[in-house]
Amino acid sequence: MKKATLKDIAKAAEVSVATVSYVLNNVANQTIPDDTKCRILEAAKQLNYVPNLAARSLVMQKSGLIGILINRAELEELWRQLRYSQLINRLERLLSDRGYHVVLFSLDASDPKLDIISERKLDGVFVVDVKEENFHLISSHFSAGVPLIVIDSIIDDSLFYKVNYDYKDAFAKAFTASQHQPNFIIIDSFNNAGLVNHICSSSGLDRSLIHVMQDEQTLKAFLEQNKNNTGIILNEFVAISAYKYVDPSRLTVMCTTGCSEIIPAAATRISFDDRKPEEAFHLMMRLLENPTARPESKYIQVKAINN
Amino acid sequence: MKKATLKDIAKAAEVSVATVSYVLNNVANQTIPDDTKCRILEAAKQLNYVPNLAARSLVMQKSGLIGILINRAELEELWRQLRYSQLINRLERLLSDRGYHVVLFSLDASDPKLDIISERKLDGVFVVDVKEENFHLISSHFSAGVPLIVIDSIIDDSLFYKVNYDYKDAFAKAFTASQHQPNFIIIDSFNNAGLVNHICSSSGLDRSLIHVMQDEQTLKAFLEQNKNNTGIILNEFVAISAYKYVDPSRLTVMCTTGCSEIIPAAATRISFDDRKPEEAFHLMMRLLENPTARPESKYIQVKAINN
DNA sequence: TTGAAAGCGCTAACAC
DNA sequence: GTGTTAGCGCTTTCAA
Repeated sequence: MKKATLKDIAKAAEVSVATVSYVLNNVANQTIPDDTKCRILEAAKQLNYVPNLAARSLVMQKSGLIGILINRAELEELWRQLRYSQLINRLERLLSDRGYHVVLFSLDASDPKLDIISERKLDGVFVVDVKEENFHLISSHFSAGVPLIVIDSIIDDSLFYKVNYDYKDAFAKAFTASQHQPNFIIIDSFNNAGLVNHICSSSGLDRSLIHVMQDEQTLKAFLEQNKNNTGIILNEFVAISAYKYVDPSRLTVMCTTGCSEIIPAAATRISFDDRKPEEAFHLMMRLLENPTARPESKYIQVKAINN
Repeated sequence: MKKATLKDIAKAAEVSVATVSYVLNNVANQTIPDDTKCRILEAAKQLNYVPNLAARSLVMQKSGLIGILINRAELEELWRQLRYSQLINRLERLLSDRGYHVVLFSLDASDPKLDIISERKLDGVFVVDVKEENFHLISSHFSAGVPLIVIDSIIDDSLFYKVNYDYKDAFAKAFTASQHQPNFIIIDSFNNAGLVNHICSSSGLDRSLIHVMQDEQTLKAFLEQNKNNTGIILNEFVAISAYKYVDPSRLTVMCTTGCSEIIPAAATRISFDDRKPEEAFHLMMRLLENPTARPESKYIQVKAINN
């Protein structure tokens, strides 16, 4: 049995396709008597009607599809995998509640298949933690007017809206939570170098007191240099690595991956509820519903909520 | 500037839309002289042509879209999050290399928005670890003929193709790798009860010697009951929890989440390379390319590769 | 209050 | 070899 179309319903309800379309879409300023309305709804149910979104997209010139562009890497750190999957999960939920469908695609710098943005007429795209040098790849595949929102990246390109933590605020909270004044910091190695710099400067500490996580060897060396100090460490998994070389009591962990349970009880911790997905989503909805009124700033700073 | 269409190219190259379509799609059995071919390709490049896949879908009656249906849960165990994200990553890569686009959507049993399958005319759908009672939700939204492949689930419904580990084989390997003959097993709590049963029976052990991970309390109790025994534990994260109550040397860990580095050095481990995504993908391609020749069995057992 | 019809961009059968 | 044309299923203007 073939899929029912508007035409089938029209025939069954003995009206025209136009009327069916009006009823099924609840078109305003079309007054349809309850009688016909019912007949149509009835027929639609009977025939198990499901709209064909490709056809709709074609005429509406918008797809109802939102893209999530993720980095593609063969081997990713655990924290990165977790962050991404949490982000994707939350965005997917928010978007689908609003009737959008989510297309997932990945950025492979060596073979960027970004045509999807224009081929599928994506209504908007979320991008996560992108290297500076890859931004032009994206922007070149971008049809003017499509909202592009970057999460976890700093980039000086006005095409992109940027959603990041308010790191100043987060550090202030972490410093307050710490027993002793922290005198070093260990942070995640984001792909986006601008973000790493931004985090560093937000901390207020000298760059020499900041370690960007690369591998266990260099982490170990850094910790040994700072044997007698206390510090702040961003992200649970980096903390786990650090605990091999340092006493938990000497570190305050900023839990940003939502799994503070994996770190030892002895460690001071401050858990953050990541509102970036929600903020990014709201921004997207604003841009989608009101394409003309662009927000003042291209940057959004999300306060990490201590919980 | 508006998006170029076939018509624009036709005008520019002074041919008809049909010819343009033939050239751009490399249609076989249409012999186009290199001359015109070049003119068309040239014009296409010039105008920055990108095909409109909605239009194509409409006429081809297939979307080029593959769905990945994931479970939606507010709070998910780490191992589950990681598994899903690894699976999604690998599927996405394989699919996009074949020119398919990936639509991500989630199953919320209380509000299943599965119309997407027929609305978007998905060419195929992957589903992961689904509760038995939710299968009918899915199958009812499924237009006959669309390949449905379930990973990590056992379900007695011939609509679905099933891809799972060959647990018998995996256990055999783990038993061999263990120092002492293991006399208990601790396994993940999959959503799909059928799978849990299948794993249990594949182990060859009595059900009383098998613990299905729920929470740390019951895990602890189980471990205390088996104080003097050695056992096998599925999945790194469950192992981490177990190590709070048991000596690492007494457990053999089957590393199925690809992060054996997080478990203590003292533990015996056997790492598995999960080929389920690849196998599921190949099955999907087979079904897509040859919709008539259905494989003999609805079940595929993937051997875990010890690495 | 309803319907006819144009057209979104593309493919493919068929005519020339 | 190349063009004409009929749709794919839907929205929406405009006329009745």
